[in-house]
Amino acid sequence: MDAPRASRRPGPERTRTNDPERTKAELIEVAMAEFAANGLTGARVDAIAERTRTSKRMIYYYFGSKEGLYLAVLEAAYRQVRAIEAELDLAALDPESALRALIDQTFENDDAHGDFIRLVTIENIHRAEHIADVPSIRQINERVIAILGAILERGREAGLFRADLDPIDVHLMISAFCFFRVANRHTFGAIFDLDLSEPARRARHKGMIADAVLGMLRAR
Amino acid sequence: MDAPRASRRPGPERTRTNDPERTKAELIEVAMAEFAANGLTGARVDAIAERTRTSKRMIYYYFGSKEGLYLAVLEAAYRQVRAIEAELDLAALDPESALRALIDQTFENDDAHGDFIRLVTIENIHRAEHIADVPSIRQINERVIAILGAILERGREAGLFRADLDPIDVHLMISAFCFFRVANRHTFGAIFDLDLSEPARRARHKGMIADAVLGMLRAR
Amino acid sequence: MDAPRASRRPGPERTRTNDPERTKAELIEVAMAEFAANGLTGARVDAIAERTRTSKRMIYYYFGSKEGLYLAVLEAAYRQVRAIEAELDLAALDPESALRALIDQTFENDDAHGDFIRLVTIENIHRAEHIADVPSIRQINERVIAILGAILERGREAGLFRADLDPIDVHLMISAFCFFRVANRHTFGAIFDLDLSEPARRARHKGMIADAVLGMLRAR
Amino acid sequence: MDAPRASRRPGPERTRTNDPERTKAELIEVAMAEFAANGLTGARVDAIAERTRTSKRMIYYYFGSKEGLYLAVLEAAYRQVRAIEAELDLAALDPESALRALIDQTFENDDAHGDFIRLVTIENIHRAEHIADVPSIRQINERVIAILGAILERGREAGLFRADLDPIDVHLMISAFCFFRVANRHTFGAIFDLDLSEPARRARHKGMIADAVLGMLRAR
DNA sequence: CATGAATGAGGATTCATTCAT
DNA sequence: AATGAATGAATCCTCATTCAT
Repeated sequence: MDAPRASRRPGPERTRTNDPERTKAELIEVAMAEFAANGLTGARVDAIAERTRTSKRMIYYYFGSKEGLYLAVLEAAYRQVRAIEAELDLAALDPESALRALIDQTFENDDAHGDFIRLVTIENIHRAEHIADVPSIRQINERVIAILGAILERGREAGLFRADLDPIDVHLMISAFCFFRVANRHTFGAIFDLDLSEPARRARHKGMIADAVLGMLRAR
Repeated sequence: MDAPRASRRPGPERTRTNDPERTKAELIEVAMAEFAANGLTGARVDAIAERTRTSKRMIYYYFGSKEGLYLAVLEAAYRQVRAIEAELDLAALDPESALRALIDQTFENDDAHGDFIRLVTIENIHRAEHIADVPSIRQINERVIAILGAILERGREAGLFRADLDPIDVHLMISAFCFFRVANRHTFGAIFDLDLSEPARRARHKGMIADAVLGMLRAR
Repeated sequence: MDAPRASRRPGPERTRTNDPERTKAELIEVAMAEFAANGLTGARVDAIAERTRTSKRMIYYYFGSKEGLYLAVLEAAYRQVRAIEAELDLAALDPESALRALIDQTFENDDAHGDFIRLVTIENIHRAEHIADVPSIRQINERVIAILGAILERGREAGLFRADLDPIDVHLMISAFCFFRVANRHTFGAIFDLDLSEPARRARHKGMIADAVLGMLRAR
Repeated sequence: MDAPRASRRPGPERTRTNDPERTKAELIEVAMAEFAANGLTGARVDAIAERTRTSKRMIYYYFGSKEGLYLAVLEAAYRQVRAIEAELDLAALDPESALRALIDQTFENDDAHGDFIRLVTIENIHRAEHIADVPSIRQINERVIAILGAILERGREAGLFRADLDPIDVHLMISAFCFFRVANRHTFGAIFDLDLSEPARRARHKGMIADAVLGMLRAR
């Protein structure tokens, strides 16, 4: 719904910025919340514009279409996650500790970025049709695989880990748990009448996934 | 689309059935595919009606609204999953074998019911707002927890498993992996350029989740 | 611009017809005027709907799009022209009189159907992209060529007409004059400060085209 | 399109010219193609700017509005046609040859200036509302009428031509044929499944219009 | 039980144009 | 002389839903 012409609704003032980067950033930020909340189809261009200092028109000026904006949001979301993930020196740790640290980080990262998790979920509803257009996404994930591969290699050399596991498969297991906890918390919570974000349970879960992965790696 | 434009579309004949149950069942079947494919917001009432022997009007006649139809679809989807999961006598097996059998079944079940997985994903996008209205869902899950709880209890008594794990948490881990494999196969596949349903990988994954859960249960 | 919600603008009452043919016919009639007046791009869907007993929504219900409506208009326009052109018994006349009668009819037809002339002009601006989808158009024109061909044949046998002219080319000449007089009356009138529809000039023109065509046919 | 989205499009460099005449000329050239291709309503200011070394802003800077640019285009188009038509010494020829030469020139001129023909067509769609503002147009046409009038006069004095025909009407006939051939080639071609620009047919047509006009003038 | 016709309210997108420098 | 940023007002179109029989 568009604003009634005369009244000024509460929200950001509508002052001309003449600062394209700022305008774009603001649109992306607001759009990320809207897309994460309602999906690509459910998101409303009007709703996004309304919460912005700019107008709906600027979405088309800068992003060409609702889908273009969604793409920009997807990329921005990945960039944010990557920014946090950046620093972590695992080479100094023994393989088990390094793996625990990596799992810990994935767990915390997914837990902290609910919007990102929702966007990935939405992408899966759309069969990952858009993610191919966001090249940075592959980079960050390749980095994770490289790090994880190095840890597994060191562990294997030390006779601690099995040799027959692909780092991508191990990453799948870690991701699955950390992601599901956040992505499915609504249905899981409703079905079992519990809150997955409750601190005690959260702490237990963090231990579980580490134990499971290490348990799996030690097997055989 | 909506109109009487296309003269005669190939597809189901539009003949009067006079069999309400059959009409409803057909609507639910078609709607399940549409909702699973496009989400609750993305699904089109017109698209559903078009692929049916009946008209759009019948959706409102039988289900009252798009949301009513979605609810019926959710319930039907759960009923289908439950139908298959039904028989499985785990009491005769030792705890480890029983657990492996249960995991195996979850894995196969999720793998076989992509539409159901997608519907659950969609429910999470909508914060599980509708799942509460489908009582049968709790029942089936409570049953799984009861079965899993019994296995864990037996394993603990036999000194095989740790005692400090809630069956719901163990179920979470199993579900997470089996669900994620299917639900996130598009983004995961796109990012790592692989096909998660490829038989060799699929077999490996089934072994991994069993190893991981058992590894975790043995820990400490 | 859409109607202000509360006030009732003068125009057709908005009563539910439940008579699809009537509704469609009314839309086509109003749309023909709008398209002829403003072209395909210049025509406004809102403007069409406003002058109708129905709403804009029905345009999409029955014709799918603005372009679909335009197509229907094109077909209807041709049908109207054909309806009038129908009866004319030229076989009874000698070749010269028959040709004069045919020219007379084309002249009067084009003169009487300004909207049709404009629609054809518009089609040419759009490179006849839509006319291919209106099969009836070819039929009517083939009929004209058949009639004209028969006259030329009779004239040739009687030693009155040249033998080296294609009926399509003769038709082109007749059409060109009769069409141009109407289609270009605005620029021609503005440039030479005259009114091409003025009765005396109109009568002169009708004679001229007949004289010219017959003069051409007698040549050599 | 409107936006700074596409990084670097192939096409004219966007370098500051500091040569207003050149900038204006380039805008007019590109605009002529766009208006001729899509009509006044169908032409897009953005599309014009995009194909130019300058920006959209310059259109408003130099021409004030889309319509102002269109006017400039109309005038430029007429100037181009006039430039070619200029030299032709008909006084030295006998009346028939002179008339044939004049017809030949009109035929070739219209054939060579498709964009101009389309602009005139477009003007007629807009009821010649703008052509009045282009004074040079009347001049050029008055000159044609003067030349044609002189030929007819000479022919009449020589007892070759009828005396009862207004040069404007004769001009109408010549124009009608030469113009229609080009302006309506799309619909005519589509309806009769032929190409009006095909050389053999083209040559025939040129002969036909001369024969027809001379035939008409000899009549009585 | 069934249905073809009809629709209000919104939804994405586009257009020519102006502002501020 | 020139421009990048910004925009109000349309404009085409879609969606879930109801009416009348």
